[in-house]
Amino acid sequence: MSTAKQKILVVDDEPDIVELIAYNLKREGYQVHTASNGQEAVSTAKKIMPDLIILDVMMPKMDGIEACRIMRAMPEFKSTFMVFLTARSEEYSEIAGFNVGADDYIAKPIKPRALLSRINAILRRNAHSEELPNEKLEIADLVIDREAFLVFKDGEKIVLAKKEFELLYLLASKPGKVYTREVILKNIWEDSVVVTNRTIDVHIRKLREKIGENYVSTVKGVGYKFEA
Amino acid sequence: MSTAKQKILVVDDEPDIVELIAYNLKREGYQVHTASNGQEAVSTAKKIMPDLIILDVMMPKMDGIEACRIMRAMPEFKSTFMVFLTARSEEYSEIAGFNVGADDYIAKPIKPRALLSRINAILRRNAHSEELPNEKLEIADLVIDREAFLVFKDGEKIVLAKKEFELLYLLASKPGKVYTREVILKNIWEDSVVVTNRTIDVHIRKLREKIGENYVSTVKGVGYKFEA
DNA sequence: TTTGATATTAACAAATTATTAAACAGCACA
DNA sequence: TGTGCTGTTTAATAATTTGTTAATATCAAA
Repeated sequence: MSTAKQKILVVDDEPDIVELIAYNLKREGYQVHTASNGQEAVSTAKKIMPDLIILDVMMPKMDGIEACRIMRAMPEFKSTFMVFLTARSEEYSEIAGFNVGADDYIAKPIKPRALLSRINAILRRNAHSEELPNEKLEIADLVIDREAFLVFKDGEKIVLAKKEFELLYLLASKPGKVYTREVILKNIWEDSVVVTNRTIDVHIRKLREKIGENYVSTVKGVGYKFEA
Repeated sequence: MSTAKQKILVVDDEPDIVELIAYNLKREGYQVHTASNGQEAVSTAKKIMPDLIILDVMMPKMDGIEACRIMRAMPEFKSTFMVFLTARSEEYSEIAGFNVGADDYIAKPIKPRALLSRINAILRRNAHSEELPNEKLEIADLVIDREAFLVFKDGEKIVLAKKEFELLYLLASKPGKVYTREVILKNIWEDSVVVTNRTIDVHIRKLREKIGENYVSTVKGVGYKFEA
């Protein structure tokens, strides 16, 4: 197992609960981050890339279910664990019905012992895969290594800027699929940031400049796609 | 996210509210249609078959509840989502008491963020096909891949322009069914855009030019249909 | 044959993306 | 605290594709 502390993002609008959970998780040796609503959760998660996210269901601005859905739709959170915090009154089945890709549910009121054993179990399950060779995306003659933030084109290293990388990673995560500008914006930019549509073009151009012209193709009026 | 725009019909007699909602939904990537009373709502809905209908409760001619009842009674709207717009003064429970088959309620005054998160949640619940292995339409010797925005004719790739593709996709989504010009316009063009009838002919022609003459047939005086 | 359609074509208009250069922001480092 | 990077965004313009119109030809049914 890697010695790096595993990161957990705790999201709840009640500071007391956040603190309670954070305290216990830290004592257990995890690196804990917090957010107080769904929006914040999404933007923080993008930054720190936690191994696990604990989401309260009911929150202002954006509830946990919505936040979960949004993140699940982003390729980089494909394998991030997400756990819901539910008040007793909210039936599990009801939540589960949203079918949003949660990995577990934890009932309030929080019982620290139970919480820890649950979290430990989930992350241990995961710990094995940490040992596995670094998840790389190999496609056409490119190797896209998210962990190292590098791209190799038949063995030759290509250094991309962050946005360029994210763009490539997104498109390449489902080759052939056309990504609209809207979707691209939602995935790569913070919700709050508003940028011109032209901004995407420019990044596409720089990306093409670096990796070559034969990977990203334009579908006029629709968007861009990865296509070898 | 599936690239097929989901269709939403917004029904309210106050143009300002319709505009506010339509603006926000469009920005979010939905295809928006409007109507200003229940009667109009029912007839428009039949034409465009929206994925979701937002109905104001209080309207002239036919109120939202009545419209909802009527549509729910029609088999083709069995699984269409319907959401009511209610003024604060109207108690939810009161509305709910009508038990008419609504999926949600949204309170006025409209708060764009809340509205969007609600609508997104409802529609995404439905569209978990996103994760599924790319939904293709296979018909006759054509494969119509909406995600890649491509058509294959016995293995050979055919690139269509956006409108051509939409046209083919619409017709092929229900082979044999005749689509009137009116319905085609409502489905493929924005509500606001008005184009000549001849415009459709031209697109049909270009489509036939690219995929061949044996797929789209004309029903004179009525419209077009897909027929192998 | 007349009439009310649709088909066809080419010219034109509109919309979208590409390209370039320059402004701007953040950061590491002297 | 400035200075020079790197990376990001904007803005302006060019290039290209796509969409629309209009005019004419053709067709099919009454």
